[in-house]
Amino acid sequence: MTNETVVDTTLLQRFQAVAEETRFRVVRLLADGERCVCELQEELGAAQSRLSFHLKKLKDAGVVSDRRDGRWVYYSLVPEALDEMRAYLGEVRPGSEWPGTVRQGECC
Amino acid sequence: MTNETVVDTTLLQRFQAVAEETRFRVVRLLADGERCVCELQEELGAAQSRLSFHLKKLKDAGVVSDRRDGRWVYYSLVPEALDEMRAYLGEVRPGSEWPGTVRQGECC
DNA sequence: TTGACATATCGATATTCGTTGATATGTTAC
DNA sequence: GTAACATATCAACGAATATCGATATGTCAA
Repeated sequence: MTNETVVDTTLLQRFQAVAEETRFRVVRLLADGERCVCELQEELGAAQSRLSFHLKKLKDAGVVSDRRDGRWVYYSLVPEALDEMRAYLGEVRPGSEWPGTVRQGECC
Repeated sequence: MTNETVVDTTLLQRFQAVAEETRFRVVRLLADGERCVCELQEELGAAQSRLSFHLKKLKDAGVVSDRRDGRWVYYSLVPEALDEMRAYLGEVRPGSEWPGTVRQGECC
């Protein structure tokens, strides 16, 4: 209908999930392997309900997955999700320079 | 001072810059090569002041750079910034599985 | 089955972020 | 120099998001 480009909302949601400090740090920590919530709590110094809120955002975006083991819930990264994000940032690269196509003069 | 992990605020800022729909689409468009603001305006169907606001965010985060040519300002991606982001998402990967290290029982 | 613990959810509030319209700045053509 | 154009900035408002404290849910051990 409109002139506007279509957006991959799932991918955008993943970027939104990672682009917040607490969640950014969670992702970094999970890069070393899965952690239970209580471990993350300690390592981040974050209140329980706050961390739970952020883990939900990451999970909803498909960036992390969880598994319960008894009382504990362990979170880990979803490699495919991170691959997709890297692919997006990668498409976005060289060959992109248009070295000969710089238009002098007319534009709009 | 605290227990909290230190964060690369520059890198976080880059993720924040990309994690918004308008800016996400700008990055996608610039992947094909530089564009002047008026071209982006058309392609996105975005108001001038709005686009200018978002381009500033991207520029402050180091994700894009601009050059003026007469009346027009051309924006393009900064490959190194995208590389850094991909590196962050890449560190975050296999080997991360800890296949033998799943602790049954004790956690916290 | 009760109490302690780990985690999730919820409502209220606080904070951050994006949008809009108006105006300012800089550039070119007449 | 003045008008027209491209872009940037700003203040006011609204919308989206995060935080906090309280409470609910689920699991284990005694």
